Amino acid sequence: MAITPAAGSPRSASVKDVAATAGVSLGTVSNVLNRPERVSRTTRERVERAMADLGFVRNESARSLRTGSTQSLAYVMLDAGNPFFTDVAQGIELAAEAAGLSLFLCNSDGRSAREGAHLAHLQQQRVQGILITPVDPDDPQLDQLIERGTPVVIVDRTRAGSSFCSVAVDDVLGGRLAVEHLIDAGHKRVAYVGGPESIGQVRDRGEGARQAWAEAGLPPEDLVMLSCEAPTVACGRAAGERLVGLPARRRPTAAFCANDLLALGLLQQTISSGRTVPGDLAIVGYDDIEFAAAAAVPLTSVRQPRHDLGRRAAELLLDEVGNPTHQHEQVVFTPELIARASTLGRP
Amino acid sequence: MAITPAAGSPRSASVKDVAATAGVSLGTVSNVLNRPERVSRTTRERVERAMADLGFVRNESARSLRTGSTQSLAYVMLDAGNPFFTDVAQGIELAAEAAGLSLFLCNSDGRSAREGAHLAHLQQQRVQGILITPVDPDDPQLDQLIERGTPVVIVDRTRAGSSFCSVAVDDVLGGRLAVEHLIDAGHKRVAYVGGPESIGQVRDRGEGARQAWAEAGLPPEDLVMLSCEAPTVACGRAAGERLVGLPARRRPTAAFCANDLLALGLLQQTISSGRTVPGDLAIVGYDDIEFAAAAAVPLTSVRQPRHDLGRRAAELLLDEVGNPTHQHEQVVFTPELIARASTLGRP
DNA sequence: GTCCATGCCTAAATCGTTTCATCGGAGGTC
DNA sequence: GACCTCCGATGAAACGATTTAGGCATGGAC
Repeated sequence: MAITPAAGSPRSASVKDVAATAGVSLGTVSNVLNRPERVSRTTRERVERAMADLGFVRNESARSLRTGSTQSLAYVMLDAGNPFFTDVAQGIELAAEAAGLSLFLCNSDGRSAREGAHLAHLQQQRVQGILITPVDPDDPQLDQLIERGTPVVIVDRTRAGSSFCSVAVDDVLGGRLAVEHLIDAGHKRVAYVGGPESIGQVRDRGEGARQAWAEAGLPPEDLVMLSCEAPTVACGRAAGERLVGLPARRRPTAAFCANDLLALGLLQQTISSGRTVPGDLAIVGYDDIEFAAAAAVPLTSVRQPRHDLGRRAAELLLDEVGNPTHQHEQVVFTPELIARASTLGRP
Repeated sequence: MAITPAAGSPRSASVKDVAATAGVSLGTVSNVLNRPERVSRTTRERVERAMADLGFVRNESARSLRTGSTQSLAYVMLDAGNPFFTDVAQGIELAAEAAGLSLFLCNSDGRSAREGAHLAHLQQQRVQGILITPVDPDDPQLDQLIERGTPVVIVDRTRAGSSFCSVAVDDVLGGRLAVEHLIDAGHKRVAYVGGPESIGQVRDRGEGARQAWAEAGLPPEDLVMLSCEAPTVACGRAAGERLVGLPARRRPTAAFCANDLLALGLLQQTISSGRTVPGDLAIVGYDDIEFAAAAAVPLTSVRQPRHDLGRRAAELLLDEVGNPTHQHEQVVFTPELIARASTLGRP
C-alpha cells in the first residue's frame, strides 16, 4: 500500500498522471470514471489503484466545460434566518438528493443587490437550474436568465402570465382564514401587522385580511393596518409597543401578523408588558414554523406546506431540465389555519 | 440598440463570438474582461457592446480551469434548521462578501454521508476553501482535504494538535456557567438535557455541568443526565415528559439544556402540562438564539458570539488562502450567560 | 530618413476532461 | 489458414477561457 499523498501539493494529479501511473491511456481513465462497464476488470482495478495512490480528484471545471453541464442546482433564499425558508430549502434538498444533484444555498437576505450578484455568479457557473424566492418576482434579471438558457422556478411567489414555473401558496386565502378565524371568535377590532409593502407575501396576506373584513360587513377603519420595516422578531416587539400606545377604545383586541417572526415578537412584548394572550390580545401568525407551536403560548398560525413547496418546486425544475416536452406550471397550494392557545383561550 | 438575445439559445455566446461580432481578436475580449485598462476606450466600448448584444455570460468553468482557482467558499453546516448555524453563516457571508467571494451553503443535517458527499463535490469544484461544522471533527476526510490542497477551517469545534484553523467557543465553560447559575439560585437537583453523546458540543457542555456540580460539593446522583436522540424541539418536549415521570423526590427543580431548541421544547411541554417556569422548573438553554429571548417566558441561555464566530472563521480561511506565511490558529471565544425570566422568577 | 519606444492588438499554447473514430488482438467460423 | 467479429484500449480533437510572446503601426528623437 504505497500511499503517496501529493504532500507538498505541487499540483493535484490529473487523469494524465493517473494514466501514466496505471500504464494506460488517458481515455481509459476517463472510461473508468464514466463508463466502468466498458473497461475490463483488471484494467479498472489498476486504474482505481492509481487514482487512490495519487489522491486523484476529478476536476469538475474541466468536466463541465467539456460536457457543457453541471451537476448542481441552487436555491436563492429570501431570508436564511427565517425557519420557514430553511424548511423550504430542506424540501428542495431532498428532491435534489434523490436526483443525484447537489444543491447550493444562497441567501439574498432581502437585498436586490445580493440577489443579483448571486444570480450572475450562478449563471456563470452554469448551474442546471435556479430556484428562487425573489425580492421582486418581476425583476427583469429573471427573464434574462431563462432567455439565456438557465431554467428558473419561482418559489413562494407567482408571476402573472409567466414563462416560469412557480410554486406558491394562496396568500390571499391565508389572510382570509386568519381574519375569519378572529371574526368568528368575536373580535371587532383587529390589527394587521405587516412588513414593508414591497414584499408581495405581505401585500397578499393583507389583502386577504381586508376581504374577510369587508365580507363580514365590519367597518374598514376597525381593521388597523400596521406596517413594519421588516418581518422580524424585533419589529414584532416594536409593533407591540405601537399597539399599546393606541387609545384604549381604538386598541385592537386581536392581531394578525404577516409571519410568525412578527407574531412571536408581538407575543413576547405583549406578555412582558403584563398583558395576557389571548385575553388582552389574541394573536395569529403565518407560516407555522416550528417555534410557533413551541412558544409558551402556542401560536395560532396559518400553515404552509413548506416541505411540499420546496419538493414540488424542485420537481418542476428537474422536469424543465430533463423533459423536452416540459410545460410551465403554476402550482398553488392551499394554506390551513392551525388554531392554538394564542387565540383560543386557555382551558 | 439592436438587442439580439440568443432567443432559441442554440448555445450561449463565447468570447470567440464576441470577438467576431466586435471585429477584434479573442485575446482582446479577454483583456476587456480582465485588464480593461490595457484596452483603448473605443475598442473596449465596441467589445462591451458586442457582449451586451449577444448576451454573453462568462463561462466560469473555463475560467477556473485555466486559472486553476475559483471565486467561491463554502460553509457546510451541521443543521440548517437551527438558527444558531444560520447566524454563524450570516457572519461568514459578510466576510466573504467583503472579500468579493461568493459563499455556498451546504447542509449536512448531521449525517456523515451527506457531509462526505458535499465535501467531495466541493473539492471537485475546487472551491478556494471550506468552512465546516463537522459531524465528527476527527473525520479523516478532513485531513485528506488539506493534504490535497483545500484549506479547511473548523467552526464551533476544535481538534487536538491540529493542522487546521478552528474557531470555537469554550463549551465546557459554557456548561459551568449554566450550572453555577442554577446552583447560585439554590437548586439542589438539576437535569442536564443533552443530545446524543456523539455530538462534541453536547459532551463538552455536559462535562462543564459536571465540573460545576462537583466543585459545589453536590452529590453526583443529583445531577440527572438525560440524553435525547437529537437536539431538537420535539426531543425537548419528550424530555419534559420523562422529567414529569420521575418520582417527586427525585425530580429536578431545574434543567440545563444542551441547546435552545431542546430548552424551548422543554419549556413548552412544562407549561402546557400546567406547571410553571421557573416556579416548578427553571430552565437554561444554550446558544441564545433569537427565539430564546422571544419565548413568552424568556429563556436564560448561554450566549455564543455567533456572528463573530462566523466572521472570524472566514477571516482565518481567507488568510490561509491568501497569505503564504499563514499560521494555523485555534481561536476560542468565551461564552456568556444571559439570565432571563426562565430562571429568575417573575417580578 | 533611421531608429527605437510605446501602445494596442493578434496568434497560439494551455488548463483537465470527455468523446469519437480507430486500431489491435483474441477467438470463432468456414 | 483466411476472414469476420467483438472487445478493450488508444489518441487526437474538442470545450471556452486566460496568458504570453510577439507584430504592426504610430510618433518622437536624433
